Amino acid sequence: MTDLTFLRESAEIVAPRLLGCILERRVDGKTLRVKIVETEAYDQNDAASHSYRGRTSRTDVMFGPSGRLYVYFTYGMHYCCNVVVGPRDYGAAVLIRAVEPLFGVGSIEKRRGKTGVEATNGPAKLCQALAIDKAMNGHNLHTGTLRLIVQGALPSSAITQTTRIGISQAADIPWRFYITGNPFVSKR
DNA sequence: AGCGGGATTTTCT
DNA sequence: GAAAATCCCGCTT
Repeated sequence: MTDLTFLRESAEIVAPRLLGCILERRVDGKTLRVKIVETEAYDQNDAASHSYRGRTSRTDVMFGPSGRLYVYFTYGMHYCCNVVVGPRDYGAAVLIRAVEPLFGVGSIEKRRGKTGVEATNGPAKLCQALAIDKAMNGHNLHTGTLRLIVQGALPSSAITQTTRIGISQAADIPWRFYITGNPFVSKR
């Protein structure tokens, strides 16, 4: 069991810290492994966050213990996934916006029907690539078919920090982080 | 390469 | 009833 206690820190601290970490997924008898290359922080005091309007059936997982997966459905057809962070009863999470496939690339591209960066360079794309849907909401990332494997923190010189994508509220807060120059980042 | 529109349904006002 | 932490396709430069 890997040590995920750092996930109790605030979202804006954890978001850059998750860059370079590994997600390992077991599905259809195969093991997939990807590297996180782009993240965004969401906090309950942040108007762009689903948790801003309080604890609801949808946001319940965000207010639970850190180290769980928060999966939401949007635009009538897409799933996006977050790592729940912060203390229990505090609604915060880090959106995984893009990943770089390391192992099981063929399986990932087949599930997506796309190849290369198009397979995983977006939050809904990577969920489809890793077969993540509502059934995975609340999943404990320490164990089971989807695990978070911590890697050493990247130097800040390797990370670009900028504003988040696709939001209208609090659009000026620079809580998007990505690995500078990585081709799987969703937008430059 | 960049823009515009359509898809499609959950969630909250 | 409107908006939504998006993606894909087709059309224009």
